[in-house]
Amino acid sequence: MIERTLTQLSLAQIADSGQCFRLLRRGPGRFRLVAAGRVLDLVQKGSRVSFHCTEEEFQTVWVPYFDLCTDYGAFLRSIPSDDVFLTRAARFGEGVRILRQDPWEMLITFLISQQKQIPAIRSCVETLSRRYGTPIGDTGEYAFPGPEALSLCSLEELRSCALGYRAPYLYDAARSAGELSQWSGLPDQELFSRLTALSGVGPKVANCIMLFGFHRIAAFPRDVWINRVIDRYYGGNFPLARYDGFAGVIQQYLFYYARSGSKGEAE
DNA sequence: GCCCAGGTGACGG
DNA sequence: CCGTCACATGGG
Repeated sequence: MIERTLTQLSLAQIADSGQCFRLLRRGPGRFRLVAAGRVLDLVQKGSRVSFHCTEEEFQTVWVPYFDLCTDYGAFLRSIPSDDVFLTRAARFGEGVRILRQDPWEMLITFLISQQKQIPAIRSCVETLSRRYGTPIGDTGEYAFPGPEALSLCSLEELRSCALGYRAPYLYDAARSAGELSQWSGLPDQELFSRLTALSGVGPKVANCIMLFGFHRIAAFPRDVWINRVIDRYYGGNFPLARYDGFAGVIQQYLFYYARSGSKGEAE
């Protein structure tokens, strides 16, 4: 077991941040994450975080996954104090980080996400994993199924996973997007056009895949929550240029704060 | 039982 | 190019 004192990291906030759907609360301060074909149990008390894994796994898998080498304090300090709303949002969600998740999993997850609430997305992701993923040791958890596994599913089979009209999007993705990880080297603009060329991937979903799956932290997904914030607090025009190169981090602060305002998820 | 959701694609103007 | 609309299901 590895213990670290970490700043700007809140598992509770990340679990509610709408970027990761397989980080689940298992009790006060206790979490379980399924990612990278592994299960990781975590406990957080204040800034003390314990990772239930070996030192080697911590260094090679979870340090990059949680983006622990990036100083999020620098992002927080970059916010001008004249932006009262964002200052408050960032302080409120200062434990949010941009996880380095798998591009394929993000493609499928955010194809599912359209016109669904976060608990419903979670439920679909679990169904797909339990039905088509492989079990992880004796943990009772299942890895997210790869493109090979999903390409074996018929359209009707996918439909039965509560995917609704999105089922054909997944069906096509399993056949056309197997080489997704080879897109890692493309510049943002090129990556964006490749993603939006996939059926069911529009600008919002593409930006989510870029931000959460390819760690392109300049990507700024505009969803209903962000648009609401921009309309209400920024007169319809958010000063993106101020955050050149890391607007995605700012987007997460805004999203998390806006959403917690109307749900009772403050912590 | 309604209502609507981390949007997108197809259509008409 | 821009406004509308259907789309399938599960949570709130």
